[in-house]
Amino acid sequence: MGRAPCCNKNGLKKGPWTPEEDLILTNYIHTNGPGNWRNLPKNAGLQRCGKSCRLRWTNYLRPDIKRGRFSFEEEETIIQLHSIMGNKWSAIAARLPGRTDNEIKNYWNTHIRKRLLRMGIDPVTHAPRLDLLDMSSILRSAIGNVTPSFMNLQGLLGAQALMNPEFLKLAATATLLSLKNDHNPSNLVSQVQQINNNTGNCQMQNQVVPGQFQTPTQSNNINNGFSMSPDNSIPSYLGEHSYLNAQQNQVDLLQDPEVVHFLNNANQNIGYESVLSTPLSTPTPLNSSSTYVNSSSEEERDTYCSDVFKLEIPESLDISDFL
DNA sequence: AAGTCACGCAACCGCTCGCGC
DNA sequence: GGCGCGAGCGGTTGCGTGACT
Repeated sequence: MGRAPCCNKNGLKKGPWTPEEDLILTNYIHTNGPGNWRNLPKNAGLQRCGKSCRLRWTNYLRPDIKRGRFSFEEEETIIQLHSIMGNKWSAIAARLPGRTDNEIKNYWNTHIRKRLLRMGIDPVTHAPRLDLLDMSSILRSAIGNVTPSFMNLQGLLGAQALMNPEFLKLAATATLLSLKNDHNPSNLVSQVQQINNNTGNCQMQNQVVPGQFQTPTQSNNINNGFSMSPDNSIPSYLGEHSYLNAQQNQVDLLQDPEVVHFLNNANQNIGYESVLSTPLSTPTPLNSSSTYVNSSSEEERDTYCSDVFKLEIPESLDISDFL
């Protein structure tokens, strides 16, 4: 037996709500309170489905809804929470007072997602989209900062690795490690080796990260702008150079039991540490949020985000040097 | 000025979850 | 434990509007 429809569709109005309908619904809920959505339209005298009434109320008519442009703080919170929770819009909305899941979902799809893509970041995994990066530039960036010991890349990884798509990921990881390690080549080589060993066939992405989530004070994570996920594969483009004062957000997030639950139960390869690794000792972002937030054009956000995630990749490396 | 296109957002649809019986 | 129902959630659609030609 099929599931009964939520309402009898016959004769019920669909489409945009009129001001009159809004008024009827608002007045009814003010008098009787929300709930019992199935019977609400009949009791209120609306030719609408109860589901439609609930959506209209929760997404538009609720008095505590904050309308208007998302602030940078809100936007960063969305990105951070999305990196932890994924498309759990209602859970994200619960941490953004006055914003609805629908609004956040729309904003993500129409603004944030596109911006991340323009920045070369996969909006699903929050990792760099390596298919968009120039291979030679990646290698150049990784190697250009280190001593010749790292030049023996072929010996380190095997020539075939350079033809392996997974190696692209590894190369980018090396790039980011080089930044992270403050150009310390020995650290870089050992970490790349360790990654290679740990991941076996270089399956750096999509691996389950074992272990329990640690708070920043436990993890002693120190980074140089790009923070890394536990498998060192994912940078935080919202790290130290965050265009917001992210510290407060992160502290709040860490105190949120549901967020910690997500982190502790994370079985997806998302850079959850990236959310947490902004050094708490650096409360002042490079750009003052107090001045930047007020200039809230989309282009300015793009520009700043691009700077945050700039890899400074030279153009001129010839990959044949390594083959 | 008219037509076309792209974008943003409100609303819908279908599925899942949780609760009561 | 199984079933029915209400409510909630996430994905998708379609319309309105502004930008562009």
